[in-house]
Amino acid sequence: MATGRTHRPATRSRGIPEATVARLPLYLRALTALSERSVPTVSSEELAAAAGVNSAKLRKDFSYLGSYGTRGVGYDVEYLVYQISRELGLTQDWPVVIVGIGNLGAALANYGGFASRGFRVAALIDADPAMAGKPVAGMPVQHTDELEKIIEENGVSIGVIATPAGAAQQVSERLIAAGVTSILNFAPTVLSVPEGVDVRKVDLSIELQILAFHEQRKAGEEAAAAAAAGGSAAGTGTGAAPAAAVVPPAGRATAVARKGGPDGDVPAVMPA
Amino acid sequence: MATGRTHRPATRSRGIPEATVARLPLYLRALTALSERSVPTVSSEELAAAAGVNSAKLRKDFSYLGSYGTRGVGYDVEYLVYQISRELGLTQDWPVVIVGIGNLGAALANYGGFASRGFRVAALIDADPAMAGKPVAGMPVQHTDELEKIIEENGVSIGVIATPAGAAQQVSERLIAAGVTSILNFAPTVLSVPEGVDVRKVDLSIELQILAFHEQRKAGEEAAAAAAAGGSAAGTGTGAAPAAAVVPPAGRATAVARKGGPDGDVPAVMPA
DNA sequence: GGTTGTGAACATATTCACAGCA
DNA sequence: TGCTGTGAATATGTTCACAACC
Repeated sequence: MATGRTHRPATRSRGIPEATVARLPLYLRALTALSERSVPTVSSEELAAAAGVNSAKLRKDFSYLGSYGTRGVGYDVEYLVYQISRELGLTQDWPVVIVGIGNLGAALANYGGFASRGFRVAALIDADPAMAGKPVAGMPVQHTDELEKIIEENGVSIGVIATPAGAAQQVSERLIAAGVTSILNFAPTVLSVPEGVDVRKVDLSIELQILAFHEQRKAGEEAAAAAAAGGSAAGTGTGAAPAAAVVPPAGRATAVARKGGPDGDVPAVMPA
Repeated sequence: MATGRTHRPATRSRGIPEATVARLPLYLRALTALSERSVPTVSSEELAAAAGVNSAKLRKDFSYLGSYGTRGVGYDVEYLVYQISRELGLTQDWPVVIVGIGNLGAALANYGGFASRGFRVAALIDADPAMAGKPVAGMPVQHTDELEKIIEENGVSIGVIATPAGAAQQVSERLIAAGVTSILNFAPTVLSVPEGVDVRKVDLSIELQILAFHEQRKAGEEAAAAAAAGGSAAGTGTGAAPAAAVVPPAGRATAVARKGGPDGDVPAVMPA
């Protein structure tokens, strides 16, 4: 999960745990699907399966919102949809701006999941004058010069940054100065923001690196298992990364010396 | 944090905590930047600031890898880069395939951060025959029919799914059947996969919903603060969501009844 | 003096297991 | 009987604070 929050450390207001908040959208999606199929009620077991969590966790999560279920029966789908939407603030209309209209920004602009959840794309903004006026997702791209005006006129409090890494900090400062207090950052940089501003980070490269870590483990475990099965059962208990010796068990990922050269880690997405 | 792991519950092999693994890429990025500026050593305090975490956490994280620092001095940048890369498995070459070449898939294909970290895009795959052969990021898109062949020939173990939600489960099954054991899923669906397969999920809409939750809190807190300052200081301790009464303090996010209509939550990204 | 590495204290999150209610 | 709601137990994660060392 490409995730990371800045600020908002100890002061959790009405005491809904952060981990629970992060799962509410998941439940909401599963419930919306049930609602479309006109399913009237659902048990914690069924809903948990649909959301990909276990049922005890789901019940605990819901218990923080209140007692919205019926013992022996389950939860009323429509009612829960409403309660979770309200808790998440999705009964309001949230105008957002997307800054940086490269491939990624365009993908975000076209993403249907935004509009359906109370988020309205108020403007697409890019620094490239050649982009200005071009329609993306049925909406003209506007130039960065207009940023402050757009934010103030639309009362935007949520900004999405999809610019290259080099531009992100400056963009965030302009967004914040104009009134934005929540930022979703796709640029691979740590943004430094004042107290009171929330930043969430989505980092594609980090997610892959975490997968690679587990892949490597799997390869090692396979090798260990093969070794334990094939040879004497010695040393199974050490838990240390098994030597890369033995035959490559499933042979994936060829070892290669890491080229230590420059890198920069900037997404080649687009100028913004 | 767009994050979510499936499988791999209790069995954490050599005992590097999951939370630590998730931060290693962050440290690595900060270290790479230092390395490019030819900075020889760095203290936990400095590195922590660059990575956006606190220094105690960073030291604890590093302590799981081993004792790579020097008391009174700090950490050798190059050495740490190597150690973390190795731990994450980035000294290997990981071929990946991207399935679903819409805006998002194209953005991923163009993303420079992949190549620079040992990830190599082995193929771009799309279900639309009209896409076949078209170059994206300097590489021809291949048709889904080729999926199994591509994966086997290249020894691909990591797949990226950037298709619409409806196609994702089926794509994941084909990937897994062909030998993929780690999936990065951008489609807004819960994938069900067999034991032993890792799935990480990046969900744009979920991240925004989490931000909206905190935004709503902020508005409430401002209202409460205003009320406490203006009127009598009654009821500050309740912590309950303050009534939406009083004047809108910073006035953002107009209240609007949620239209309960169908939704589907499918990204309009592209057919794949 | 300065900084790491880490046990101990604390905080958060998950899971268990069952009482309580429809 | 069946399922929720929740205390208690456990597991994981973070922070403190300081001894060990350069």
